[in-house]
Amino acid sequence: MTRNIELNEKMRDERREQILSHALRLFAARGLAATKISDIATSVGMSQGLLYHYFRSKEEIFTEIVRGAFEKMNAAVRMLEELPQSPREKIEMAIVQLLKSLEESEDFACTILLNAQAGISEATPAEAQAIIREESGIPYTVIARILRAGQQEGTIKPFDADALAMVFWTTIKGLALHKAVNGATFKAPDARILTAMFFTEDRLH
Amino acid sequence: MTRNIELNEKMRDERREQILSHALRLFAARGLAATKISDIATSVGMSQGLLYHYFRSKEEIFTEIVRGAFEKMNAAVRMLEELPQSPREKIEMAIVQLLKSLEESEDFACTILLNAQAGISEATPAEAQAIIREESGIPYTVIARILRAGQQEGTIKPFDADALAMVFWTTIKGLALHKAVNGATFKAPDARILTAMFFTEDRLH
DNA sequence: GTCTATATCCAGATAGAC
DNA sequence: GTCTATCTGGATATAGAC
Repeated sequence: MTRNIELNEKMRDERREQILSHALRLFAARGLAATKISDIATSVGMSQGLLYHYFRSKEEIFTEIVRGAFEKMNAAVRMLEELPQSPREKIEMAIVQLLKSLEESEDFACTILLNAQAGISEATPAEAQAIIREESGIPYTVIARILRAGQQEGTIKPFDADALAMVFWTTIKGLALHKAVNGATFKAPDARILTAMFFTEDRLH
Repeated sequence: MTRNIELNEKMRDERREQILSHALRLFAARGLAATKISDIATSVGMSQGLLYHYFRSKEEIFTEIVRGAFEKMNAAVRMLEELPQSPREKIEMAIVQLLKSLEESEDFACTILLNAQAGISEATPAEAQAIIREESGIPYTVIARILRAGQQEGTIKPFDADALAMVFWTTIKGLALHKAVNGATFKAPDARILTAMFFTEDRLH
């Protein structure tokens, strides 16, 4: 009995994930307002009406995606901070990993893009705006903290750490944007181009 | 007689510019689809119907803005290339100037953002897409050309020039994005953080 | 759970008076 | 040139059959 309920819930969750995944691509490619609920349904391969068995509204879908994106991103940067490596190595790892994800994962670029759009647009649903207000600062403060530790060490340049952290993330977002425009052609730049902004010496190792 | 016609046309053009200016802010803040024609009319302070005496459709307004943005941007980079300065100085000037514009001019950030959005979104009007297809590569190729000249000189790092040019522009776009989100709080980073990606030596002068 | 059909609403665009 | 009133289409969301 309980088995069946659990199984049903699992299948329901999987279906929801499937919808969210398709919606992510569409929202990233066209924005919230320009994406029709029928587009999402068609993309998933279900009828328009059926979507409403899984989500109350288009806004709810959008908000769920934003929520999930911040959860993952914030978990990742927190894990980065906990690592045993030196601050400088952490920054290097982060840049290398972000560039790799950007190049390899379609979803990753879409996610960054969607969050950027959501942060900008006044048309973003109120609940998503609340999430953004609370969560979007975390990656910046974590990276700034790591950079400051690196400055203590002498391996990170002595510019304002908040400014460096801002440049760190805006550069990644800018690249995500570029990938969104140039699609398949996109090739991530050499990580050393970016690390030069932060490291006191040029070499990677 | 001719006087009056000219005067009328001038007034008409000014009114059009006024509409475009208000529309730019709204499009940048909410995207094309989420911006209502009535929003633009209200912002300008005219009736909805009257807008249609100046533009055929919302898409036409959007396309005009995109056209103007590329004209200005491409004229600017071409002028930059013509300057008598050394490649390295040109890059430095460009970065300093772009950061300054970003910080001081609301319109500049909006324009960059709008073009980025327009480039991404499949919902962008066909005519605007055509402009983007033809014009958007120019700033990249011009900067790449300057960077290559600098590499000959030995003042620019020997990474792939196209990759460097991509990073150049994506960084600027990323910052424009950040300004759009953080609005009034935005403070441009120290130019030397960015020049470090390109210059073989660290110092500015 | 899934579909088709439909009610409802809202935004873009037009018409016509002043 | 400018407004108000209106037509029209299309998208969200719901209802109801299977």
